[in-house]
Amino acid sequence: MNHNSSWDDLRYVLAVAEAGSVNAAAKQLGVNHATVLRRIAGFEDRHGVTLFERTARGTRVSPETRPLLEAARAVQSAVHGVERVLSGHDSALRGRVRVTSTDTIMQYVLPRLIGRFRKRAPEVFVDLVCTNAHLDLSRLDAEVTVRPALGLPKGLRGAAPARLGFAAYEPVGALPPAAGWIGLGGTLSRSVAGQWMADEVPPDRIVARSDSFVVACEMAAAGIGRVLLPCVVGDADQRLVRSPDRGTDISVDLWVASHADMADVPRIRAVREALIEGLAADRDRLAG
Amino acid sequence: MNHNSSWDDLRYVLAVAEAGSVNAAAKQLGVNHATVLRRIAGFEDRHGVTLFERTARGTRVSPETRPLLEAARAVQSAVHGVERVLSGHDSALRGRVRVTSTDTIMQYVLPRLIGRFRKRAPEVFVDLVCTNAHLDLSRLDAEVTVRPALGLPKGLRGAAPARLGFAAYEPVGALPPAAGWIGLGGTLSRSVAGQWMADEVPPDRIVARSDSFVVACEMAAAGIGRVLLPCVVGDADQRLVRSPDRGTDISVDLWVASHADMADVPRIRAVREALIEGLAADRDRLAG
DNA sequence: CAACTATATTGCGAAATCGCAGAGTTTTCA
DNA sequence: TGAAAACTCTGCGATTTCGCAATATAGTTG
Repeated sequence: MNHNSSWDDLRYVLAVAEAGSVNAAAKQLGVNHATVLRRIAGFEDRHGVTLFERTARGTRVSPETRPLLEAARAVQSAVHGVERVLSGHDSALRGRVRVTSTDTIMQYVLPRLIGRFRKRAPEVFVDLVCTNAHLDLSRLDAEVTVRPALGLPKGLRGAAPARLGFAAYEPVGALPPAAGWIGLGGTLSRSVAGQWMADEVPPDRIVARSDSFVVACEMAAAGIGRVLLPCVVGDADQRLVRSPDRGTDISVDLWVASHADMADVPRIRAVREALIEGLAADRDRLAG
Repeated sequence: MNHNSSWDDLRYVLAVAEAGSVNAAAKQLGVNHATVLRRIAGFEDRHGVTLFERTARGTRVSPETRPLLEAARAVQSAVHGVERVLSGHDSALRGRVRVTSTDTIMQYVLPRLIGRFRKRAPEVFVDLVCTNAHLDLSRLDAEVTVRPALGLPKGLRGAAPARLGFAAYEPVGALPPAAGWIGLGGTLSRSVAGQWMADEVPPDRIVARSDSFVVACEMAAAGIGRVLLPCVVGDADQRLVRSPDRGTDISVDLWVASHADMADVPRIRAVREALIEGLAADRDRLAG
């Protein structure tokens, strides 16, 4: 099973590959060369592979071993990271992490989560990048993205710890019976909420439009009309109530993701996990 | 020293941290709980740290241990990469790597190096992105960058395996004694070569201008005038010879770098190292 | 308060590992 | 061509480590 996985064997494999011979590797590792030989043989036996071509003038890596060596070097580099942490020169949770999200989430959800995270990792500088522009997750100009989406594109790693729920809202008090709707423009028109608007609300009922839920909320509060909002936005505004006759059950998965290549950089992983954990805790409020 | 560094100890540390107790970790690891206890104690002794707060209701990680755990998780993830390679499901040298460079280097230097690399790692798709726009290395829209620069900004990892040399060139045969120079425009005017032009060539001697060495080379070959070119460009063009009276010794370090966060992703590392190795082999040709 | 669960610690026999020395083989150099 | 220098491999004794079991302590829960 997994129990025979000995991380230490990788050290020996790497040493032999870099030193070019078992003897040199043994000297470099400070152990007897017989030990190196046995551990290499054990590793090869356990995994059923042949790593090296043993010649009398040294040990050469066979070509198909190269990917394994590269993966092992990644382990070595990560171990160096651990050693830096142990030596105190580096903290592994220090540096800048850019988080990108929509204006709505960034204004109503993230600040509290980031604040909570920074108490645990005060040396991580979180840089919020607000971009409503692209709805797809794949183009990243940040290390972590928080976005509503239908799925997780490959090449990214993350989770959808909550769903973002929507509801129709209108100003408190009497709204004229013939009051119209505030439409969703820009990239919001291609979102799930925009799709619902296109399906349910005739175009001639739309009396205004905004490409931002935050602005649309203000417009509704000013009495312009009804509006479809994320529940976190609408519920937080005392001037709005849910439209009684409009029971909607729209919701979208809210994804937290980062590049697969950088997903396990400690500080990036820490931010991502903290956001996932925080969103899961806010699950009910987000779903509405 | 480094000899007692046992990568396996990290497995035990991680298991205890995740399982929440020594017993659970021992069960998960398939070993006796005394072994876990001894290895944790040994790790703490060797490194002079206290990882866990031992309470009677479990083992809690002390707050200052969190960075170490995150670094250890990065090791775990890298080991998973090794296991994927061993299982044959993944090759660790597969995927896309974007390489960005200037038009000159991309045309005269990189193709051969990339071709040689792809024979060793045929599953790595190298995507060349030609951008003369930014001379500084720090803004990356690619995984690997190859650029002349004065130094390596922090946050990047790489090396300068060669220097890019420049020389003055003129068309073969008679050039009118009063022939002018082809100037360097655009971003090239702020490069080292552009600086030399500004210092050595009076503005009134400049009869034409280009923001690309490749185009400037063609202009010189067409008889328009002298031009300062990278030696790899000028020497490759049979229609040009070095200007005899213009002995220049301009050169700039040629850096190959990638984001520190992604520097040890196997396929990215492989591309970077291959380029560094290839440029070092071409050192003389590049220096001129 | 008692039962349960958790950790810390230690002694001892078994098992795995290591270091040492020596054998066998190929390359290199004089 | 022959000796020296590498290297890979393999027994054997010594050392280390591990598993097991037992003991003591403390917090949690019914």
